[in-house]
Amino acid sequence: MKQSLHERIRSDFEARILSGDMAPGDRLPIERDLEKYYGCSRMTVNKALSALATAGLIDRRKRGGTFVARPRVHSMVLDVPDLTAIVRDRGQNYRFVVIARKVRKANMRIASEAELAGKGDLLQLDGLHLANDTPLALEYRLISVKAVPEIAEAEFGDISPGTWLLQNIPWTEAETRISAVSASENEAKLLAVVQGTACLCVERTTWRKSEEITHVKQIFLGDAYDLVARFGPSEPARG
Amino acid sequence: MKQSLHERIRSDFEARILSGDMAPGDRLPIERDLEKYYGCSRMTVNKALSALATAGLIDRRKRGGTFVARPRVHSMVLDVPDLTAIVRDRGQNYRFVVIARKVRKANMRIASEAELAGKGDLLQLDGLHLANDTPLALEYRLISVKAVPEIAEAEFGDISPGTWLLQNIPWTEAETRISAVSASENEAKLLAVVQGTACLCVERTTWRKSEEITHVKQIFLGDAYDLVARFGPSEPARG
DNA sequence: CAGTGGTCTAGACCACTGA
DNA sequence: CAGTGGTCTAGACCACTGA
Repeated sequence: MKQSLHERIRSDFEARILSGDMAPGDRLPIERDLEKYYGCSRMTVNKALSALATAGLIDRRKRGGTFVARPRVHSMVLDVPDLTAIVRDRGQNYRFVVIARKVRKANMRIASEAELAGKGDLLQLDGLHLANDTPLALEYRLISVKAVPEIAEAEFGDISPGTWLLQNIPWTEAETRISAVSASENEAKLLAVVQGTACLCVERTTWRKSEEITHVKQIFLGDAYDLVARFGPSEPARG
Repeated sequence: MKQSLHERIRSDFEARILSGDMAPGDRLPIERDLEKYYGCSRMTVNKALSALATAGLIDRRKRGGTFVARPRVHSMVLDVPDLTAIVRDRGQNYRFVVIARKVRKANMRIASEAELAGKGDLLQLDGLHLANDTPLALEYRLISVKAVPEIAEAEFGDISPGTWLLQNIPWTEAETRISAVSASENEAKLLAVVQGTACLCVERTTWRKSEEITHVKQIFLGDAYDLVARFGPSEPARG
């Protein structure tokens, strides 16, 4: 596979920066010099350096020039589990058992419920994720009926509500909070473990253009599931 | 602030895709039509659409055309804690106490150690992160001396080894694994909690160009620390 | 005020791939 | 083989900002 010229220029500098040959703060040549060096037009140089700037490897300032960036804030890409897909990838049978399903008004004294549904209805949908009929995670979900009217007719069992939403509702923003909790008496019973077992708690709120769609709290068995995140600074966060 | 034309084209389609006006699989006009529509050159259209493709919102195929992408794999950006910075942002005093620091050979029977250091030396650096002298997290770290010879002279206390590495060593890839564990007897003692308390376990391996730099395992108090990830599909994963 | 990057043009040829 | 995106050119003017 032939490499294009802007890719070559990009990878030249990427290699020098990552190897430490060029250190943070070091100045890169100006575009007009690089265009002579590579024997190409300035647009080609610009495309290469713009990509490096987007990737966070360099900082560019008008009049000031181009510099190797300070090591990045460490953000990384987290592959959030699509439980249905993951369980099936393992070759196991996935099943979702609904524990509670009811449409009700938001409890206005609970800030998160009030924010999600306002004066409209919300669908409460609690359930258990099973892999080969063994409990994997417990889920408490609230969905804004106004934002997702189609949810009323949806059936779960083969797929989880999360997977259903993913496949049907475009979303623009999400916030995930991860912590560790001890299983309560009731949670322990549902998950078939002893009370107090360390579990991973994942809470996520999802928006579509500032309208809140859903809020979910999932309790995973600590040893049954690991969240894995991978990161390489040169690749944007896409799958 | 004036918006450039390629930004406008980009945000036009971004809005239509995110609002659901254009659904996954829908075809976008070809570049030569868009250039007429916007009254600009093809390069400008191309810059806008290339950015959308990099962001994962559209798929482009030669001869085939440009299409709205299927909803993304849900990956999100995780802000990995730089403990030193986070504790200070809270207005608390950060301190790192070294529990063990020794240079030794890798135990070749432990795969992760063998991979990290091979036949070279590794620095074992265990310690406790304190906020206002209260334990926050316990850390077990191994560093390849060959990859980071400067580590030998580094002093910790005001900053954590993780922060030191971040500020001094460029890295290209990292893998993070998050799970829930119960504090062991020794861990509980160091963290000043009762044995069995649910803790968040973060394990991370960091590479620079396929050379492994460091492996760390951190045990956080479950209620003392939450990992938060945010995601908006239009912004690449940079901070 | 001058050096630098940001953007844009109006073309061109090529590479891929699906009809 | 023809339609589409990928890349590239050789310019141009502008916006910002630091010397």
